[in-house]
Amino acid sequence: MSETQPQSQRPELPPSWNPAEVEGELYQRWVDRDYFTADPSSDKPPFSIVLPPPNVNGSLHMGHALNHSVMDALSRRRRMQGYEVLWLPGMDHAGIATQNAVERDLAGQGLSRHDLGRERFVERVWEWKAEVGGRILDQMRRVGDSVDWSRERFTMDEGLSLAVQTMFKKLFDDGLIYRAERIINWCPRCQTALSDIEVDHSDDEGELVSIRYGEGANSIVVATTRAETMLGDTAVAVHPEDERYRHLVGTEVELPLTGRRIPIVADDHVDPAFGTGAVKVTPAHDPNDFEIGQRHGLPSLTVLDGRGVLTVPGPFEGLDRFEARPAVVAALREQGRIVAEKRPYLHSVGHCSRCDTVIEPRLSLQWWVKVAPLAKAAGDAVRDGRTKIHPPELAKRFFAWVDDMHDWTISRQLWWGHRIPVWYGPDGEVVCVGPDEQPPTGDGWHQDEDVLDTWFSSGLWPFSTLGWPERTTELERFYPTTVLSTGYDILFFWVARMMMFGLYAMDEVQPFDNVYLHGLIRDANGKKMSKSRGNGINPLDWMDSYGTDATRFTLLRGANPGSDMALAEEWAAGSRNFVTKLWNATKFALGNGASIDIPLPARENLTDTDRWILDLLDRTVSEVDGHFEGYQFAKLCDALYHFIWDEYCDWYLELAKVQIAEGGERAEATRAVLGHVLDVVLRLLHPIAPFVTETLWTTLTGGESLVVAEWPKPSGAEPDLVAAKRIESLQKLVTEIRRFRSDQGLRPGQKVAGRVRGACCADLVDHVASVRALTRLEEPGDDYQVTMTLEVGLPTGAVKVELDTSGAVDLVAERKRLTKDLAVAEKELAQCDGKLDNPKFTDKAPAEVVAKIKARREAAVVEIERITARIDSLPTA
RNA sequence: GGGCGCGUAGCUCAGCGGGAGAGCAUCGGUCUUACAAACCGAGGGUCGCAGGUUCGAAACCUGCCGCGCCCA
Repeated sequence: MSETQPQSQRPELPPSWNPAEVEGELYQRWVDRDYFTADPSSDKPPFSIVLPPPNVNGSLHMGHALNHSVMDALSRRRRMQGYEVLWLPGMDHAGIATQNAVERDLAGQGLSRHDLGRERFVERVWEWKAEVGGRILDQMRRVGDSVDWSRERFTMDEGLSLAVQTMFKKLFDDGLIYRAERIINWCPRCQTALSDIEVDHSDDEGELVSIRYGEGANSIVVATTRAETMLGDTAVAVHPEDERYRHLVGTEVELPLTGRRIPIVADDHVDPAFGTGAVKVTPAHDPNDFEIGQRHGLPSLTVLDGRGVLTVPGPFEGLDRFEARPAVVAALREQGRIVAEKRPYLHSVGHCSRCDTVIEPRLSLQWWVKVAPLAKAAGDAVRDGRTKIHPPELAKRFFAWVDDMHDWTISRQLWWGHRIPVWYGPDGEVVCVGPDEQPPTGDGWHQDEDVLDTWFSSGLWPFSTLGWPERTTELERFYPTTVLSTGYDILFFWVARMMMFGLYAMDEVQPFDNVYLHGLIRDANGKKMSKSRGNGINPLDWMDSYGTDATRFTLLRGANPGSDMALAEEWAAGSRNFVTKLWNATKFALGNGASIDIPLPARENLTDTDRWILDLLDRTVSEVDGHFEGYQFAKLCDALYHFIWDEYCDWYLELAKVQIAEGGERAEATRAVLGHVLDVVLRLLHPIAPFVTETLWTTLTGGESLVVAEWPKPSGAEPDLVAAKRIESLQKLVTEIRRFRSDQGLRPGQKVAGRVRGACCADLVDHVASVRALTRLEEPGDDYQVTMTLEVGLPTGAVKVELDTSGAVDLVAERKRLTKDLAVAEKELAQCDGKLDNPKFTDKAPAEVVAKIKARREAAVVEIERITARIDSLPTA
């Protein structure tokens, strides 16, 4: 397997960690060695991960950086565990966004796509893609993504396009694709239909105008936020139970400004409490009105064109909808028909998710996917556990969406995308052409002008990228994929569509076994990062300033499943500090001869300290594994951070100095432990922070690469609880002495003569040297004079520490310190007594809880006695 | 309007029936030979409010207040 260089030939560690200088080189080395290339013929268990394909024109934002950190961490761990990992990279063609970008480009030269014509325009988009598209792929390299570049795909590739056509034909033949004239979301700027989820709703300030239709007793007042559409009204609707209007139902009123007479109809869906309880009905320009129109056989009158310009002959013809609105209101006001006006009036308005233009509901003929059966299958796959959603709470959201999903408009009035494979004949024939069929030719035959929604093709991604519709070995081996990771806001975009299509195309086999949903990235104030707010942080800036490892660690450390995370620069700086800490610790260990070449001595030949850190390491390995399995990235990072910084660096390294100073076998054993712990911990951290761990680990071990190193397992040793207790005592004793020193104003580095008494009674004989070293106690000389004695209660017993503080002791500080300790102990005693004096507690609480409280009480009593005695013995100032 | 989620230290969040925690920030002290991007020490919370269940509630139930998200 991997070759290991002898210690003498291993590279020296550079004096400091400069991520920017080495990350690119390290990454390229991994790629060159084909570590990330999947081998479908291997006999390893498969692990495959779906990259939600980013837009060809997109660039990396924090959400991507988080998601890619997640996917990479998962992939790297599995690779180390011996799985055959396939993480396949690629992009989608982003129909609307890309066409917009190229059209903007053309506009700069005074051209429109129509000047070029369809064919030339599409060529131009391909050129654009080659020149400026795909920036995000380079950025993925910066993140360190361990993707298989040899399998990169693009939704407009030949193979994936074939998959699209195959899927369309299959759905069409099964009656799941149909063509219908309905109200759709139309973007007057992008000039295309949009599906419901491509529309964002916001509460905007508008106006609510009440208009009187008709005259005298027969008149009726309607309230509207869209006065300009009244020109297309074909009815007024009221609720059937509404007493106010019952007499008018069935009559007609004259529609102002037009002279047309329109009926008053009764419809259940009218809300009698809204406005006047009467609504104007414009079937061609409002989805609800369209439905009312359908129910009552009303005509649909289109009065706005695709640009949102009024087309009704007369004074308003040619006015844009937003100019027409005040103009129509003014004309109505002149006739005395405006009964009330409310401005500003806050109401929900749909905007194009691509360009933010206000959506125009528009009656038009489009292709649709009948989603009910597909959506039901998607819901069932989650319901019966074939696909698990992490965290499970979010499954509710998925069901809510999938169980009440409207049909999906899939045609887009664009040129960039997969053209709808339907041909229309001279006599009204409609022929859907499959991938192996020839389209009909001859006079009068022509192909549908529209293309498919980009999500139609990205919905196929989990299997089209593996070669579907062919049954390739890749497909056999890597489908269903193991996990899809994405933000919960994208649940309905990728997840729902991939689920529907995957189950349908792959004989009811789900596209992924797991869906991990992370939270949204917010700024330090909890506001969502967005371009319009200008509060976005560019992950590449962080990678430049703090390194990729620190950036990844920051993101993953904040990733609690399903909940959002707030980010600020300090977070990244903190992670950078952590990486630096690890660097320095390794440097120290190596400088002291830490090595993996020294065999780890048998446990009985190790010290308490060694066994303690090895046991903690075992626990950390188990914790990290558990958290990986549960997608608990924040906890995983915390476990590693805590172990490395608080246990290994703050305690073990300091204690190791003492052991190394002993020399001989003790020093040699310590070097083995130092090296072993580092080796394991670097492996554990590698999926999170691949670059720095690779650098440190190859230096430490001379191994080929951590990418292909083995994932650690717990040693299986029984934890030494006695050693753990002694170390706990040691730590407490050290802290107490330091606290005293600090309270007495002694400098941390200042040596103080002193002795530890009673170590044997506290079972700490072997640890006195360490305590002395960590608290800077020096051997008493001839002039030794005990000026202060500390009594410290420890888990293993009590010890006395004598100190020569060479001078007056600050008695006020010492009294304060003891008084504080006394208060803590007294509070503890009171708490315990409170419980134990309650017979209900002693009767009903479990015996072990009662025993525990009793033990705590005893400890508190002893503590109080000791402290009280100390206070009493202090000379009064 | 319907649904979901969240209110715990100054900030960001863990904890989700038996001793209030972490990171960052704050305060005091230190260049103690891996690390001042560090070390040592310290302070800081009626766990949103009000009831209830329980021997025991930050946690479970109900109501209220505040915030956020999704859908209409």
